[in-house]
Amino acid sequence: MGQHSCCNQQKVKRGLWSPEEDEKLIRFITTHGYGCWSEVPEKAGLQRCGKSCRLRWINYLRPDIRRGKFTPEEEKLIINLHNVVGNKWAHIASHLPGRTDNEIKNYWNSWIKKKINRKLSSANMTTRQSTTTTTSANVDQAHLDYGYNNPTHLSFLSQDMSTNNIKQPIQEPIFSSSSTLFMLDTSGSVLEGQNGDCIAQTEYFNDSMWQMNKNQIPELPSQVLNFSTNNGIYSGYLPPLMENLEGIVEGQSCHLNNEEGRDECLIQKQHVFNEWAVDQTASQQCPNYLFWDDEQQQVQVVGEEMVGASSSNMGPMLSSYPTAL
DNA sequence: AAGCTAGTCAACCGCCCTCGG
DNA sequence: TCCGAGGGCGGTTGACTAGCT
Repeated sequence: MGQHSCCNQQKVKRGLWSPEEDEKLIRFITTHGYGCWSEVPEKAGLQRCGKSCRLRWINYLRPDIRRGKFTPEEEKLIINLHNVVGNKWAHIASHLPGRTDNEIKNYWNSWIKKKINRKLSSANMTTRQSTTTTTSANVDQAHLDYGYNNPTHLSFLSQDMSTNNIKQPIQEPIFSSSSTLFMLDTSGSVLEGQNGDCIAQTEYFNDSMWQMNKNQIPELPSQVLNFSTNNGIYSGYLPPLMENLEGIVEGQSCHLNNEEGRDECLIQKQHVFNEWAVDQTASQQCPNYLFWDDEQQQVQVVGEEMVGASSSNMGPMLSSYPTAL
């Protein structure tokens, strides 16, 4: 096993930190700060490498650290964010004040194991009758399912969490349109699919835009559209007619207007984080999707003309968005 | 009480990126 | 442009612990 360049100059201590070491590090950081981590061990009188000091400080000693069990809200948020960004623990941690990427990663890995084991158990139960043994396919299926075994049932977002590889959808998308794919963070009530599953939360629907889905959505009461899901994320296909829409982002909302300037669609960004997330790779299969152009400060549709512009403070587009089309 | 197992979590490893010389 | 140092971060390991037999 190799060592870090910063850790091979002299003998460095490894393993658990003693209270004395913690005290030394705390005393040094609080009085001097940590301009250069590689200098911290020597100046603080520690026989550790700079990286080890940094890790100890960030993951354990810094004063704003928040310890203890994750609250249901935090758990929900982690699941939501993981659905969007995958194993970007630092990114996820940045949305949970006081939590570290390491803590979240550990939590998630425990959570995954539980979920996969549960799924495997049920998969084995069903395959036992068909004489199928526990195979990697079962594991894959468990992987596919576990992250989305939540009320939203957005199963067309299924993915292999360990690799972020795009997987084939395990059921048809709820909307048959092949037009714009988008994803954003919102929250709200419930949209039910044909089988009664909670697919997404919907508060407002534009009648014309969602006409084709009326058989799936019994009531389309209003003029604006507000997607959301129980887990705070909606992802799906926008209905057609996008080419004549313009978007205006106002704070937490994106208004998509038709040619007459009438609201066709209101997409609300209600909480959790500031990104719109769209899979860039999806453009090959779905050449017409919505994304936030950070440089242009505009809502863009790839493969079509620009849909809208805004001066909002929406965050950067995510280039990695785990989904399947 | 002892041994085993699964879960948790702190810490390390190694890769990658950025930046400055 | 190249190279090395430093730092960030995801993956992995292994010590510890609680619960079960």
